[in-house]
Parts: sequence; C-alpha cells; structure tokens
Amino acid sequence: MITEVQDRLKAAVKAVFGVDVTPTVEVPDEQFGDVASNVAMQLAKEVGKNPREIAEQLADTLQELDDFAEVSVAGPGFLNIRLNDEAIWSSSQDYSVQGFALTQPDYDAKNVVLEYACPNWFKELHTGHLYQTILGNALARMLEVAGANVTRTTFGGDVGMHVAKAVWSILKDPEGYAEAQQNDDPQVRARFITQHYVKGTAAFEQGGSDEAEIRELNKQIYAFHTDKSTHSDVSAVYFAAREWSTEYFHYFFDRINVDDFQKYYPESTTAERGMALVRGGLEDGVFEESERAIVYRGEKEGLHTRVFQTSEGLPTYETKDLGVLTQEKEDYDFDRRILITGSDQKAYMKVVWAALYDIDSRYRGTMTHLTNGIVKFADGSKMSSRLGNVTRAIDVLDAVTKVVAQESGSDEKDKVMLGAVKYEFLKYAVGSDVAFDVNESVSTKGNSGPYLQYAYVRARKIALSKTNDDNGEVDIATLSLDEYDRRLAHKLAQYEGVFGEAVEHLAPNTLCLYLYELAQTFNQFYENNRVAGSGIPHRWELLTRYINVLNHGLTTLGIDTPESM
RNA sequence: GCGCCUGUGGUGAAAUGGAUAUCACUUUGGUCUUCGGAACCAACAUUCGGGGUUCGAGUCCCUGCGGGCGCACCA
Repeated sequence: MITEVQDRLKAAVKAVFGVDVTPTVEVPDEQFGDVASNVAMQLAKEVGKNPREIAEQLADTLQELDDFAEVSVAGPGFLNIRLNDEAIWSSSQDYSVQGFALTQPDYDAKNVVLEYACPNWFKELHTGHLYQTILGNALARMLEVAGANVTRTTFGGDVGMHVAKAVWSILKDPEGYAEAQQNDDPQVRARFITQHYVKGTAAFEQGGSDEAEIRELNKQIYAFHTDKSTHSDVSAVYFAAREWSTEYFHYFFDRINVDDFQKYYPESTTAERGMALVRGGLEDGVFEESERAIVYRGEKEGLHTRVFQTSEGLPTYETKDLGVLTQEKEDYDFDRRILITGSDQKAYMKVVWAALYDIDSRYRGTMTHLTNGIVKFADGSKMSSRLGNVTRAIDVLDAVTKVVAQESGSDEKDKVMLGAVKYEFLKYAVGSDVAFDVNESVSTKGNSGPYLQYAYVRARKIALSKTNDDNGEVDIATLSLDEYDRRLAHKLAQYEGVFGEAVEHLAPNTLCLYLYELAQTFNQFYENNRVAGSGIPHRWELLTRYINVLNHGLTTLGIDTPESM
C-alpha cells in the first residue's frame, strides 16, 4: 500500500516539478486519511515555493488518479490521501492464504550469523539469558523471512576464573557431588554447580591462599584443553560439571521452545585461535606489551586500553572473542554478524572490534551489537550472579505458570505461558533496561501474548462456523465496505510495510505493536459486524486474511498459536 | 575524575524531525439475552528544568539536575 502510493507520488513530483525524490509516505491518524505524505515540505527548499502551494499543485494532479478517492492538503502542507475501497481491498490481498513474499533487499540471500544468549558454563541461566534467547530467536526468524541464511550461534565461558572458582569449591567441599552424580535432572545439577560458583567467588574475594589456589587451578584447567591431560581428579570433576552444564543448556532451550543453535562455541575452543591472532597482531604493531601483559591501546580510537593476554600468559575474554569472531567468519562466511549481549559489554566490545578491524579491515561495517539493558529487580537493585542474587530464568517460567494455570486450566497452558513470557520481552524496544518483577511484569491481559493467542483461537473457531450461505465469492465491482470492514482491510494492508520496518531496525517490538493493534481492530470489527451467517463474502475473506497475518506474525516472533485456550 | 547511555500520565512502555504525544496496567463509570467476554466503549499528561536550531522538537545542539553502565591482567 505504502510503496504503491510512494511510486505514484514520485511520478507526480517528477511530472509537476521535474525533480527526483523518494517521498516519505506514512499511515497517519485515521481522521486524516489512509496514507499521508509530507513530500511538499521535503521539496520546499529545492523548488523554492512554500510547502502549502506545492502540496496544492500535487493534490490537483493526484486527484485524477483512479485509486485515490480524495486528496486534500492540511496544515503546513501535508498531503492526505483517502483511497477508494477497491484499492484498500486489493492492497491487503497479497496476504491471503499463503506464500507471503516479505524478502528484504538488505538480507535476501545474505549469510547472517546471529550470536546470542551466550551462557556461561558453570552458572545457571538467569533472566538476562532468557531475554536474549527470546529476542535472538525472534530476530533469527524475522531475518529468515526476509530471505537471509541465518546461523544461530552462542559463545560461552567453559574456561576462565569463574570456572576455576566453581571447580575449586566442589573439590574443597565434595559433599553433594556424589549426589549430583546420581541425580540426572539437569536443573538440579546446574543448581548444584551454581551454588559452588557462589561459594568459590566468596572465598576468592577473601584473598589469601584460597585466591592463590583458584588462580593456580585456573591455569590447570586451561591446560586440560591444550595438553588433553584429562586423567586427574580435578579434570574428572571439571569435565563432568562441564558436561552437566551442556546438558542443562539443551534442556532449557528445549524447555522454552526456541530454535536450536547451529553451533555452540565454548571459549576453550577459540582461545588458541585468538592467541595466534594476538601474537600476529603484536608483530604488526596492533598490540603492544605493557607490564608483561599484551594490550590493545583503544585510546587511538577514542576508547580505552584492554588486556588481551595476561602477564601469566593466559588469554582473556577479549582474545577468545577475537577467536570466535574469526572462527564464525571461517565457518559461515557471514555478510553480517549480529551480536546480542547485556549493555554492560558495550564499551568492552567496541575495543575488541577496533582491534579486529586493525587486524583485518574486511570486518569493518559488517557487525552489529545489540544490547539489552541491565536486568534489574523491580526495586531497582541490580542482579549479580557473583553474589548469587539472580532471578533465575526458571523462576520466571514457574511464576508465570502459576498465573496462567489459575486463569485458564486449559491443556495448552504451556504455549500460553511461553507466549506470555516471550511477548512480554519482545514488546519493548531493544536496549532499554528490563525492570523485572517476577510476580507482576509478565502479563496475560491487555497488550500481551495471551491476548493475541486468544484472538487467534477465537478467530479460528469463528472461521469453522462457516455455512453454505457464506460461500460466495468477493466481487470487486460491487464491493462495499462499511466503516469497520474498511478499517480492518486497511490495517491488514500495512503488514508488509511494518514487517519491513521491523527487519530494517531489528525491532521485533514494531511487529508486536502492529499485531496487537490488528487484533484490536479485528475485535472492533467483530463487535460491530456480523460474520457468521451474514452471507457477506468479503467479511469471510477478511477473517481469513486476519487469521493468516496473526499466525504468520506470532510464529515469526517464536510464539506458538494454540488450538484452544 | 573521564567516557558512553538514559529521564514521557500513579506504574511500565510507544513514537524514520511532522499534524490534537500512542498503548497497556491500575482506578472510576458504562455496553452486551456471546458468530468463543481473556471482548468492546468512556474518563485520567503543559514528554525533568533552562536556553538554542527549524516552517515544525519527546526526538537535534548547548547547559543544569537526577539515574545507570564502563574505564588493565574477571567474563
């Protein structure tokens, strides 16, 4: 709808003023028209006339076109266009039945690597991971619809100080370990490891001999991956717990029903590769030595200095990140790489990428970093996994399950629970803080996943009530839409444009908002207009189109549509 | 201290520089003898303060105040 109008406007501007522009066209508030443009303001300077005058001239030309029922000028020079019913109807036609063509030029046939969730081995997943997983899953699906070959990857720490802390604590206090060996519930084992991580962290912060032991253990664990020396009590515990964590990740991602990652990159597998890059970069002057460590001087890019190799000769997270980046490039030859992490990593990641660009400038301009805000409790305090006061991802699911169970008692409860959680996270713009109150923030009413799921279920059931009287064909020539028919058709016609915008800005919330408004528009239509037994073919057709768009949108966001609720 | 981000109804959020700032929750009051009521309708704000740029500013610039995050061997 937008693009058709845009084309006509462009042609009209060319004809009247001989100027090439891409007119801005948008859907205005309903009172103004079906589509509107402020192209007259765009042109004012170039043409040297006042916008109002330009708009009047364009209106006269546009008024002649068949699809336009009315073209008027308002305010400083807005062009408001009301389409005739036939044009409204046919611009929503593309969405009927199947085979939506929603490819976007920026992504069509491009290789995209999407890295998200990035869990740490030896720690339970918390709400931040839950959020990133849901967001990443939705973006991946959106980009696939847009035509991209998407590879979902995740990168997490299976080596490093946090690991040493957990393993140290288990070795120190093996009580519970035997028990965990017996209990193969992934959630229980993950909990066991996390508790030791918290204890190990506390001991480390006390300093003294505990800290020294943990540092020593850290080196030992790195060596397991280079020497493959896996025959000790220490390595037995390490590899067992590492395996438990891996199983736990698979268990959890399956639990929330998101697409599988094509590839897990544990840090241990990218360390050596990163170290090689750092050594090479040191020779080329990208890195330099400082206090026996190897650092990158970010100041030359307006950033700060970061350590890539410790004075102990160990790689840091920075180096392992270089490793995974180049590994992904080699494995999937990405045209574009999108990374999702917490916003606390923003400045850090800039430095790593600056170093990478210095090493290999091909990467410049191919990478995007999306961040979610800090996940906070509703009282404003920040969660810290180090202190153990996290809201675990599983706690969120449990809390919402309770709410949903009270309200529905249906057999598709799980879909509704996950729908509530997913939509709640997706409906807000990417990047803002996530203030999280387990008991209150996940809604099942109003602008929520369950509202949309219910809207879908209801519409499907209505569609099943079709009788012989309702089987007529829509006849464009005699088509007559009333206020509510028209409003719904108009809203349906916007899907393609909204989807394109959501992809362009990597903003699932745009899509969420549209689907919610669509459902509201339908509910108004349904409240006022009879469908079943009406014998009005276009109402049935609108119902079908509505169901298809809703289904497509929700599915793309990773939200399942239940059969009943 | 330096850098980056942020401030929108009671609460949580939306708004490529465009028209009378949008939505949900809460609260208050309505609709309907259901095509599935998890519905529909109505009421509730001078976008933190002060300057500036612009035909036009929640949005851009400057400044003040408040909040967050990051700044070398953790991830």
